[in-house]
Amino acid sequence: MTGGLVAQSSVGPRRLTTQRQLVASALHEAGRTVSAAELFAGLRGNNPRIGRATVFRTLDLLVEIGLAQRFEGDGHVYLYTSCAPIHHHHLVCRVCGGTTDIDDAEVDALIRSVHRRHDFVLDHASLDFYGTCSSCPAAK
Amino acid sequence: MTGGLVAQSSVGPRRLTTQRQLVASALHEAGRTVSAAELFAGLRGNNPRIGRATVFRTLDLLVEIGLAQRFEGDGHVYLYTSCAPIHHHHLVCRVCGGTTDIDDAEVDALIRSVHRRHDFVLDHASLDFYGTCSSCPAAK
DNA sequence: ATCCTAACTGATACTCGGTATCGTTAGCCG
DNA sequence: CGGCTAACGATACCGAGTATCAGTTAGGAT
Ligand SMILES: [Mn+2]
Ligand SMILES: [Mn+2]
Ligand SMILES: [Zn+2]
Ligand SMILES: [Zn+2]
Repeated sequence: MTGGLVAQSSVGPRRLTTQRQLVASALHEAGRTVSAAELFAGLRGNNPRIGRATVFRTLDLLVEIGLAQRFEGDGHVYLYTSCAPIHHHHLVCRVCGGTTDIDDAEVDALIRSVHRRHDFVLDHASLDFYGTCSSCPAAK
Repeated sequence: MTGGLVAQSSVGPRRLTTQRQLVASALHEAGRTVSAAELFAGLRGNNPRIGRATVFRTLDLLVEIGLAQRFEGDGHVYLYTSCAPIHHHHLVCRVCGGTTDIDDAEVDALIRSVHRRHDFVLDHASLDFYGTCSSCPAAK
């Protein structure tokens, strides 16, 4: 699951370090959206020899290569979720942090409709939706 | 356009101060999404007697009562736009900051579809879309 | 018009998520 | 191995947003 870290990109070789494996697997095992601070705290508990900056850098890298996705959390914090590197959209629960993949077809229909009416190029990466999942009490 | 500041809420009376009028009208005249820092700088240029915190507080207030809407900017900064206090969604151009209102009908269709399939309550306030408008060069 | 009081303001200090720096470590290739 | 250099971690730093609090002012009451 972390094999995707070995990059085939043109910006230089990527190294599969133990820290990157730790961050990637911690994110994957979280099973929900988590902040960099959360991940850092959890990793420090097990292995005190990991740096804060490394967690931030690795999360950026994972997003860049498509193995994670970034969301905006409520307290103006970035949240991350482990993700397959194929393009799709999410429902993000604001209560429990859980994410659910959306069928691209219904979203793409909206994108095409909007594009037809407004001549506006949607940035697909940002088309994720926030709310409350069925197993969480309806907030508000 | 600033009359809405006089509140009828249960959290105490709201006062229509000169600072609030300044912020509200500056935001309205911007005609696009702007950050709190931008507004503050512009207001300071004309009237040095306005505080940074007041700009932030007033923007929060405007969002709270529905006269402005908050977005997430690229540099992890909040952007604001003056807005009619009726529920609707936006296209936000990441290049020029311009916003366009979307017909609610097409968005609501998606919301209903998602809710039918996933039993997920969408937070309507967050359903805004980012991209590049037709009068801006296609980024990337 | 004047008073009164609570809402509001602005200077300042602070919090904290994220980033830049830089000397050190370690992945990877030959 | 040995060497190159990506990547690491400690630390300092930045900047958006918030808390504090003494002083100010809007606006209702008299
Ligand atoms: Mn996913
Ligand atoms: Mn609008
Ligand atoms: Zn949930
Ligand atoms: Zn534009």
